[in-house]
Amino acid sequence: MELIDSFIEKAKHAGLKLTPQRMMIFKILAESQDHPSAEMLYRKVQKLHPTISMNTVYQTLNVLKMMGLVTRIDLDDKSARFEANVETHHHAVCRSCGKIEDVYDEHLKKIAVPKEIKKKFRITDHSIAFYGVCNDCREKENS
Amino acid sequence: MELIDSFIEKAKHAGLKLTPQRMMIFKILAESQDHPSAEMLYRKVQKLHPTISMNTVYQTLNVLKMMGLVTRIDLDDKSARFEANVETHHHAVCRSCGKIEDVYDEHLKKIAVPKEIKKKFRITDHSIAFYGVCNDCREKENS
DNA sequence: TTGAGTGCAAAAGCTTTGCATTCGT
DNA sequence: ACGAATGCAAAGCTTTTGCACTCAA
Repeated sequence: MELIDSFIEKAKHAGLKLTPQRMMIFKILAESQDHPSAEMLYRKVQKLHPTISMNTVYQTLNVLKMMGLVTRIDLDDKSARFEANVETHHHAVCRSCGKIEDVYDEHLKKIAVPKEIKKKFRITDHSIAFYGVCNDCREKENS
Repeated sequence: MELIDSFIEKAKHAGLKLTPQRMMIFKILAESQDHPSAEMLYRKVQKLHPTISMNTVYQTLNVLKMMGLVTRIDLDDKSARFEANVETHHHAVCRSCGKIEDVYDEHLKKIAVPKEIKKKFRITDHSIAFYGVCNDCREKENS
C-alpha cells in the first residue's frame, strides 16, 4: 500500500526509527474508515502486538501528526479521533453514536475567509463539521 | 441587560431555581467576549462569590447548554470554551494563543449539505472553524 | 554501540459523581 | 418544608511524563 511507503519515506527523512509498533499503528489507522480514538486503535493494535502500551499509541499519534501524516479530530466527544487521511476534506458527525464520515465537496473548498477575519488572522485552513443523526440511529429511535 | 431577562424567563419556565451562582455565571459569560473556559469563568466568578466551586460552574454550564442559552466550543485545545452567543455564527481560532473570534458571514450561512451526506444523515447544523495565527502572535514571532 | 523508542507506572489536566448541607420556591 | 442546587472531596477519563530497558540504525 502506497500510504505505508509514504510513511516509511517520510519517517526516514525525518530521522525517525521504523519500529514495528509505529508501522502497525500507522497501517491500522490508514486502513480504518471509522476515525478511531486512541483507545480503539490501541485495542486493534493489541491483537497483533499484545505488549503495546497506550503510551506508545499516543506518542506515535503525536509523532505522525507532527509529520503531517495523521489528522486529529476533536469533537464534543471526550476523546480525540484520528485519521490517516490528509487530503482536504470535512466531516459529518452523528450526535447519537459518534460516527464520523468524510465529506468531500468542491463547493466547500471554495469557502472564502471573511474580510474582517483576514484583517485579524493569517488563516491557513478551516474545518467544517456537519452535525446531525445518522440513519442507523434514526431507525433505532423509531423502534 | 436583555440576555439576563431571557435567562430568567427561560429558567423559570424550565422550573430551574434562580440561584445567585447561576445568575452570576450566566451574566459573566454573557458579558465575556473571549469565549472563556470553565476555569477562566470560575476565576472571574470567584472574585464576586469566593465560595463557588468548579462543580457548580460545570453543572451550571451544562444546564445552560441544555437550555440552549450557552454553546460549548471544543477545539484541539484541552479544555472546552463557552459562549452565551447562540446566534448562528462561526469561529476563527489562533493556533498560537488559543484566541477565538466570532465570525459572522452571510455566505457561510448558505452552505449546502452535500447530497451524499444528506442520504446518510439528518443534518441539523454545522460549524466552521478557521485556523491560523492572530496578528498579536505574528508580531511576537517576528520580534 | 547508542540514543531514540517502548512499556510500565504514576501524574496531570478536565470533567463528572456522591453526598451532606444549604437555600430558593 | 421540600427538593433542587451547592460545595467539598473523591473518582473517572483522556493524555502526558519519568524512567529503566530494549532495539533499530
